[in-house]
Amino acid sequence: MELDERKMKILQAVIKNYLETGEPVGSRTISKYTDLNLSSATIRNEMADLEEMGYIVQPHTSAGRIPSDKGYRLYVDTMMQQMDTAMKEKTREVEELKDLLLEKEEKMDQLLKSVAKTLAVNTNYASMISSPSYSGSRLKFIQLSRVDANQLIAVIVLEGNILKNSMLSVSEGLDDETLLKLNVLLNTHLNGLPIEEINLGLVARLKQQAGIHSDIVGEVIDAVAESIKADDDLEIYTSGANNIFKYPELADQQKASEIISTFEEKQMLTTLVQDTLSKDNNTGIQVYIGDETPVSSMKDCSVVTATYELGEGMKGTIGIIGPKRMDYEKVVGTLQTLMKQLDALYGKKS
Amino acid sequence: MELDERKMKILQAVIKNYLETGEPVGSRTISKYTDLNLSSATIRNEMADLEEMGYIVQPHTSAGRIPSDKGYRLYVDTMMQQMDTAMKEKTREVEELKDLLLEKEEKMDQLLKSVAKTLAVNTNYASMISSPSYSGSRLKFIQLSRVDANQLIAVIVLEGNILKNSMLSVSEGLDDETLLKLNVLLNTHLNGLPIEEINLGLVARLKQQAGIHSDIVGEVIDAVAESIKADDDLEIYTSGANNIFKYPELADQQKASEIISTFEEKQMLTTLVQDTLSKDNNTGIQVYIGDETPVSSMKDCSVVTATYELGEGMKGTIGIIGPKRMDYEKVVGTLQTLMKQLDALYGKKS
DNA sequence: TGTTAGCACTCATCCTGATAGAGTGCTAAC
DNA sequence: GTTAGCACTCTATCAGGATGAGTGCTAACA
Repeated sequence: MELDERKMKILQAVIKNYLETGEPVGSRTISKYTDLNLSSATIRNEMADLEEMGYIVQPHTSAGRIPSDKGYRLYVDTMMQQMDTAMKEKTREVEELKDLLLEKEEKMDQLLKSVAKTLAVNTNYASMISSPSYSGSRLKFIQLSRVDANQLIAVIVLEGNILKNSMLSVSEGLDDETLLKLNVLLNTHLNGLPIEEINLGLVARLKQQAGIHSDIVGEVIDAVAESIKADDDLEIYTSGANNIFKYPELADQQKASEIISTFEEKQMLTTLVQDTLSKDNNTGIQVYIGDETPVSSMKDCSVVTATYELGEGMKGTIGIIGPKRMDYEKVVGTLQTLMKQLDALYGKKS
Repeated sequence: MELDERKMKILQAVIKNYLETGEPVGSRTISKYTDLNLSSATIRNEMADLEEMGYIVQPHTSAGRIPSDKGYRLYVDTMMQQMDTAMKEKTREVEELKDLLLEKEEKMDQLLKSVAKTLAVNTNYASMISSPSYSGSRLKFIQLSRVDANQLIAVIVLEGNILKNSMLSVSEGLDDETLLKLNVLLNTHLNGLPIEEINLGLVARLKQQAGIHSDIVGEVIDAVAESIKADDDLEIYTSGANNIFKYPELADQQKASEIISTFEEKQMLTTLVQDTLSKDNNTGIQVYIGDETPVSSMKDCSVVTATYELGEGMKGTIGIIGPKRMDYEKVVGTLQTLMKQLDALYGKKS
C-alpha cells in the first residue's frame, strides 16, 4: 500500500491531536480539521489503512487511534528534516538558559545541575545531563606532594582546568629529592599528552627512566597512571523526575517506580550516554522512541538526547525524558538552542 | 483519664497490628490476642477511651482504629527506653554492612553510596546519608601550585585525609620564590588549626606577615581562606526512593511526587541533617513522626535519623524515611548496629 | 472509482442501587 | 467491671443499565 500525501496528512493530524490531548483520536475529530474536507467515513477508511500499515493502533475496538512507535518515528524523522532545512530560531523560550550560562559559574557541577533543572522546569519533562568525559583531553599539569610519611597526593590538571586528585599510599617513605625528581619526570613526559595515550608502554618507559628506586617509584607511577585513567567519575545529574507524574500514561505505580529508580541509580543512564556518544549523527540530536531506547526501563517513554562539546574532546550528553507523546518540536528546538549557546560560550572550533 | 497498664497493652496491640497490616484494626482482632482475655466489647470501651485521649483515631465511623501521631510517639518512646536498657544485639541482619565497611573503600563517596543502598535494600524504606561535615576538623596540609601564568591551584588536606582543592585566578603572575614563601607561610600558620578558627583576624595577620607583595598575596590568601571555609559541599546521597511505592498510603501521585522531588532536590534534606545534628541526644538516634519532621513534604512519613562520627568532629547524618507505620524496632536496631560498627572502624574516642 | 450517509454493533465509562460485611456504640444482664 | 446482644453506620463491591464515542460495513451517489 502507498503512503500518499493524504494519508500522511491524516497521520500528522492524528499525532498532533494525540500529543495535545493524550486521548485516542477518532475519525470525526480529524474530519473537522479544516484543511482536508473529508467526511468521517472517508477518514475511517484511511485510518484503517494506516492501522494496517502499522502507523497507528487502536487501544480497543471502539476507541479512536493512537500513534504506534513506527508512527512517531515517521513523524519525528520528517520533523527533523524540516528543522534542518529551516533551522528555526526559537531562542526566546530559553533566554534564561543563556543568562545562566553567561555567569560562567566556576563550579562545573553547579552549572550542570542548574542546566538540568532549567531544562526540566522549561519542558515539564525529566532531564539528565552528564559531566563531560575527558577522553581526548590533554594533561596540563601534575604534581605530587607529601602529606604524611606514607601518603602522597597527586593533583592532576587537565585541559579546561579539570581537576582530579587522589591519595596514594606508599609502602616506603620518599625523600624530598626523589619527590622532586618524580615531579619533573612526570611533568616533562606527560604534559600535553591526551590521556588515552598514557598506556602501559609509556608507563614502562617512565619507570625505566626513573632509575634506581624503581620499585617504589614504579609504585607511584602506576598509581598516578591509574588515577589519571580512572574515568569512572562520569557524573550524571538529573532533575524533574517527578514531572512524569504529569502524564497519566506514565504515572501508574509500576512504571513510575521503574523510571524513578532508574533516575536515582543513575547507573543505567550511563548506557544512554554511551549510546548517544557512539551514534553521534550530524545534527547532534538523537531521538529514541519507546523500545528504541537502550534503557529498558524507559520503554514507555521517549528520550531526546544531545551531545554537547566544551572545548576539544570534552563531550557530554544532555537528555530529556518524557512520554512518547512529548512535544518533540519544542524539545528538539530547546536542545538545539542550548547547544548553540554552549558552543558560542565555550568556543567549539568548527 | 488514666493510661493504665491494660490500656497501654491494647494500644500496643493496635499499633503492632497496624504496623503489620496497614489496615484499621478492630476490637475483635485485639480480643483474639491471647494474653489479655477480654471480649471485644470491653476492648471497644477501652478503645473509645484511648481515642478520647488522642492515641488512636477512626478513619470513619464504622472502621477500626489506627494510631495517631501521638500514639506512635508514645510507642516509639517506650520502645527506645527498652532498647536502651536491654541494648539488643541484633547484629545478624546487617552483617553485610559490616563486610562492606571492612573493605574501607578508599573513596568516601562510594562508601556512602553503598551504605545508603544497603540500608534501603535491607529495610525496604528510602534512605539518605550526608557526607560528614568538616567543622572541627583540622587542617593537615596545604599547597599552592602554579598551573598557568595567572592560575593557581590550592590543594587542601584535612584530618582524615579529606581533600579539597580549588582553582584560583590571580590578576598578576607570581614568581617561584613568592610561591614558595607563600606555601611555607600558609603551612606554618595554618597547619593543625581547626578550620573554624581560620577567621578574618587570622587572615589579616597572615597578610601582614606576607610583607611586600601584600596586594597580590592578600588576594591569594583570601581565596584560600574562602575555599577552606566553603562548606557548601555537603553532599547527600539517597537510595531506594522508589520503596515508597510499596506502601499504599504514600503511593498516590500527590504524595509520591512530593516525596520524590524532595529526594531529588536534596536541598530540603539538608534541613533534616541540620536539625538532627543540632538535637543530638545521648542515643544519637532521632525519630520524627509525621508533622514532627522539619521537612514539610514528609509530613505523612516517619523519619529516623542517626548521627555518625568518623574521627573527631566529622559528623554526618543517616536517615531512613518510610511510612508512619514503619518497623521502628528494626530500623532503630539497624541504625544502632551500623553506628557501632562505624565507631569500631573509625575509632571514636569514647 | 472515490466519497459519503446511514446503520448496526462494540466497548469503555459512568451511574445507580442493592448487598455484604466489618465494626461501632449502647443497653441490659451477669 | 465485664459481657452478650442488637441496632446502626459506613465502606466496598458487584451487577445492571444507560450513555456515548467510535468503528466497520453496505449501499447509494457523483
